[in-house]
Amino acid sequence: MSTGKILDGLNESQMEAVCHTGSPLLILAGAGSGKTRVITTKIAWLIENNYVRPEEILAVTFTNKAAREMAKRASNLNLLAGAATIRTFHSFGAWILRQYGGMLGLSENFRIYDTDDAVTLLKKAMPEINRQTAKIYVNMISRAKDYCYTPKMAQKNLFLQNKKFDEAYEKYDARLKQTGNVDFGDLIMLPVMLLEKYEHIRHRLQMRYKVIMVDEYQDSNIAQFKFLTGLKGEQNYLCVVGDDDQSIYKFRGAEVKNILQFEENFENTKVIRLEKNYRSFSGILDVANCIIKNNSGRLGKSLESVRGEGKKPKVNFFLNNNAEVEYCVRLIKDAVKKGTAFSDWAILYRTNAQSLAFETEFAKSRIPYRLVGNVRFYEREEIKDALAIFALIANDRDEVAFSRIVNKPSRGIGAKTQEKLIAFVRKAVYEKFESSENLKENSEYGFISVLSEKTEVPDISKKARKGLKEFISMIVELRKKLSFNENFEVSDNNGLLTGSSLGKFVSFAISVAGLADYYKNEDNVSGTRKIENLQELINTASLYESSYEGLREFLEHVELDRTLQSENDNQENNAVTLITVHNTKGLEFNNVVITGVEEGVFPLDSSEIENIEEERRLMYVACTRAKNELYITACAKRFRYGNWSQMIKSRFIDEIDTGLVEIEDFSMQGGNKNFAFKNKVQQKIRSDVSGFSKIIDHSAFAKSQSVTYQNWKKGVRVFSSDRGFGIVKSLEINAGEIVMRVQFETGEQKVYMPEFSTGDLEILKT
DNA sequence: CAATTCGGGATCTGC
DNA sequence: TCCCGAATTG
Repeated sequence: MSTGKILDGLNESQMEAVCHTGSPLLILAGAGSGKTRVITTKIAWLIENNYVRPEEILAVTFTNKAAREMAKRASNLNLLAGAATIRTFHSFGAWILRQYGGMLGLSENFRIYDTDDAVTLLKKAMPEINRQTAKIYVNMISRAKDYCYTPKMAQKNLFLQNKKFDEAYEKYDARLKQTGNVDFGDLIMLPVMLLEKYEHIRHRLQMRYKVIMVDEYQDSNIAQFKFLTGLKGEQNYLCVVGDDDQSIYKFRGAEVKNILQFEENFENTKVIRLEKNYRSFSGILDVANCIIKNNSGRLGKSLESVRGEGKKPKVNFFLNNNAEVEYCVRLIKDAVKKGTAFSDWAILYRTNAQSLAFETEFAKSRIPYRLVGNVRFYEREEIKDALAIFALIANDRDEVAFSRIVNKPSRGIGAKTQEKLIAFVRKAVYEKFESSENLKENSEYGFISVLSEKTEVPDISKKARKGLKEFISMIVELRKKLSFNENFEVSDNNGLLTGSSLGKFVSFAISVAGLADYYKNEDNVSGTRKIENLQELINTASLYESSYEGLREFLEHVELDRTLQSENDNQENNAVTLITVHNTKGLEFNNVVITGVEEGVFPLDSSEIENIEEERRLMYVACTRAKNELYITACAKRFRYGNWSQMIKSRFIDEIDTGLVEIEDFSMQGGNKNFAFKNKVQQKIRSDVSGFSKIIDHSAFAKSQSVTYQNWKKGVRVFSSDRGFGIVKSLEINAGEIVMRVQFETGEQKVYMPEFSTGDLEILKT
């Protein structure tokens, strides 16, 4: 393969970006400007020109999908690219911790706790708080880790007013350490600490990765920035690619300032802009630009389509969300009749909850669909139960896994007994942990080993003792079987659960642990389909080698990449894509329908200017996914929370210049007139608050306080000509502004800023 | 300790 | 509406 060939067809700035070396490089790449092509070509080009060896290249992305895609495309350009490290930030962090984590007391088989596990752990560390509070704290903890704040530092920085939080963070982290596991935040923060603390680790990694490339840089957080500065030595070449208009992960700590200030952070930065859009017809880009220009603080760029005008995007209004779904069915069926493929179509929505209506209706209408990033799968009870068995097999100190599975199915070990056992084991581990020189040695020392060795187990009932004994020997047995890689014949699961390789072991374990029978029964009684889901898990496990190493890989896969593997295998299938807008990052489709473009859905949260701007960027991302046709839909009524809510079209629709889109209003039927223009209140609020930009106020992290403002306070009854009767649910100071939430009889909840406007709200006499 | 009932809150977005 | 946690009962 000649150099000329891989560079063929690149435009001038793309070429410049590919062939640049030396000083740090910032590529500002607009949507659809061929950024993945630039990165992959750059990888191939660097290899071909012997700038570095393939294994000296590190490319980090934000999603597994992007990493897979990048690896595939780079290898297509140059086979040697297969030796480059192309991973997500988190999986790269995990890789480092697998090697050096022992120095921080991690088990070498550490597991990555998800939010749910973290909440469970925090609740155990602080029994006095309820689950909801624990969730809030866990969220704050992960935010703190996004900034690399340890418990001690957090007290001095972000969260200083909240003593209870400081306590929570400290207790949580201590307890997490004792399990030998990590959470998502640790995957970045702990490597940063290793790099800062240990010269030899830093040196080794800097020598290894001569070239560091980062995709979607606009969504990096402070911890990731520190990670990069730790990896980048004097001699390393750093190249980041991003688009400030596509920053959509503020809620998990992304800092746009990373990209805005890149030039200041890295001396002699070269900036290259990619402003030619190869993806979309200009009619689509015009709509996107119209919306995004309402944001402030942009680096600014002019995206130019090379594809001509194309068909005018369409905006459709419907009576309700059923009509919206039906419209999509019709639209796609008609198009397919005319010769487009199902796979040309993507249905986008703001929240996962919206997918269900499409799933059912598509199934009914025989439209094949593919649900992308259905995170929920790995959050299902039966899946988490099964995984807990394997987590405990891999890491004996996994407290969360132990308590999850020890009494399921019931072994007579209830909450009280569990508490005693956990306290007992933790004490034993802690004592050994303290007295031992070698931390690593202790990673195998936990629940199963302590409870099988020690005889002075606390006073628990006979029944519990018996159940515990069975449980322990079951885990011990499973471990033995796995290490000898026995041929597992599942005796009594009626042949329902089958797999190969590690899948065999997984199905065996699920049966032996009693989960198969337990859930088979539940399926029969309640008509759930949990056995099916377990089978799906086994299918995924079947792709891994039947060994400890295979098990570890399997667990890491499900922890870091929550898309089902079997789903990926079907990617070539001719099916409509159902996907959240967040998940479309980096993807493109021929035809896109953005659904639910209504206030309260998209934008979902309009209580702060900052949130609106983030939502607007999200809308921009959504629009720019479309290559050929773009549809935007909104409904006058939407069924949610078990109620019909009255909706108002999104402000983003109003921001589109008339003339750029074709509007059809199907919401007029049934006397529901002018839904499209029914947003007086909204417009008023908007015009009143526009122009107020907000200073970032970190105290907003702390729980906002209840307040009153003039006659407005919690519990006041109101009437609005638009939405009828309502009640003020709360009044609080949110980042310096008074925010009032009103619940209307329509089921809709609205946010007002009473300092500026309360629309036509009337206060009713009691 | 397990099974049942009851009431209130929930769903953002995701590594 | 549905699901979960708390409370109540056996």
